[in-house]
Amino acid sequence: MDDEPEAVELVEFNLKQAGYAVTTAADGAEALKKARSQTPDLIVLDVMLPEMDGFEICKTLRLDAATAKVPIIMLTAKAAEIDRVLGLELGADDYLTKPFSPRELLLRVKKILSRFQTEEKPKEQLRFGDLLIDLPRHIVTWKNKPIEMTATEFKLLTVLAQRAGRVQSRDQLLRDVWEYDSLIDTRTVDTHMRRLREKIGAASKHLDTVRGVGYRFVE
Amino acid sequence: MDDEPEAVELVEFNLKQAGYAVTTAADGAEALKKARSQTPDLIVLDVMLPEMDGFEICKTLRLDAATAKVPIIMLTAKAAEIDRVLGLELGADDYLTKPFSPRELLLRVKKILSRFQTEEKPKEQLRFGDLLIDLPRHIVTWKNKPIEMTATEFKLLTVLAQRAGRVQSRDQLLRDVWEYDSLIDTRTVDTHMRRLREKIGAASKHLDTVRGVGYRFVE
DNA sequence: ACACGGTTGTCACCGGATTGAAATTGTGTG
DNA sequence: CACACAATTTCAATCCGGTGACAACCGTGT
Repeated sequence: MDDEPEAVELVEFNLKQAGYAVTTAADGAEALKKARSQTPDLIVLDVMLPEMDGFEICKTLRLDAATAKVPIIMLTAKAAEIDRVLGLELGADDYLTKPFSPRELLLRVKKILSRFQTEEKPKEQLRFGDLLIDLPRHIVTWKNKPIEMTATEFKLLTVLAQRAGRVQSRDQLLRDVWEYDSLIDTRTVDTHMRRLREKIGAASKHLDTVRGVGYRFVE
Repeated sequence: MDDEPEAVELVEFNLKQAGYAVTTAADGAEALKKARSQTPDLIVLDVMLPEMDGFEICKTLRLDAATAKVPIIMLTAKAAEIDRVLGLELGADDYLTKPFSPRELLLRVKKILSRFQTEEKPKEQLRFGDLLIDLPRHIVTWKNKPIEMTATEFKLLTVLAQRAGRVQSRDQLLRDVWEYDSLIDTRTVDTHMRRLREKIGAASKHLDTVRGVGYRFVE
């Protein structure tokens, strides 16, 4: 998606050479249409485009649920635009200032894709010593023996374990375990922590209380 | 981190000359250990190393959360290795083929660092010599040994450390540590400083009193 | 529809940790 | 030396998390 045909071809050739499937678009409208229908793994977007400029397209892509999470690399002519490009308003994932080498673009593409492949994919199993949390099966075992627990307790344990090491405030837990609303008393978290600790027995050594702050899962 | 002592020295000398703080390692194991404990801004890594080769080290660095995001420049003898070096499997950020000029290395270092510095994010860890403050984990360590402290003391230390070098008046501290109101006596800050100093022991050399003004964290 | 067992959110209470401030002692500075 | 300010000590008030009890709620099977 670029305004200079040769540049587009160059980029396309190099990415295909590297084994990626590439689709191109001649203008903003076409780009938006294709992005929405194909939901690509990554979008390379030039700021300078006929009709609709790259900033507009980026914003539009971010607003549409179908494309909101697709990483975007922006091609810009001016270094001064970098802040805006990476900022909250546009939220591109990376940028390149023109002129750039095809190798450089490839590097960025690889980096972004690997980041999203590793980070976006939530692990199916979490293991900490003898404690195993199986997300899809919704099962927790300690020394290979299953531990019965309620849905809320499972979610609480999971959220804590997924952020292992990081302290989670009661408010954060309410938001992430109970979802949004949080018209729930923050002390309720304590009660659930107690029940959770009771049930997982020895494994509760993983559940730290950080006084005045919140709770933390330690490995 | 290189296998030929003179080459290491040459690289070290040139980078230091350019104003960078440099740590070297004689072999892979040492490199991994230092990288993990110091989390440098950049790693220059030779492919040819005794014991563990540079590829292995690179992979290991990428797998450890503490070092996964540190940019790596690989030094390689063969141009044919470039693809592998920059590919997904290893994910180095740049490379140099030997022999290379010090000026060339400096150029790469500058380029990589400037690229990563623009992606400025609020620091999660503050390190001052042997003192490490880990914000998300809510943990303070001195020479890798954890220091117990209360939530208020942690906040006080954090605020001072984040404004390292600048004097903070008692009123400022009351505002930033205790939040808004501050119907609290300014003398109370003294008490908390005393408790903080007591707990962090030798690290209290970082906490200066500026008579008639306030307190200051010195590096 | 109804009763049942399990789950969930609140609450009140307790003991210990934390905290703020007053009183006292120490220290640097003009 | 006297003064102002900081360090230290001490202590009571408060805060905070763990706990047990309980009522509301929910899904299920009858």
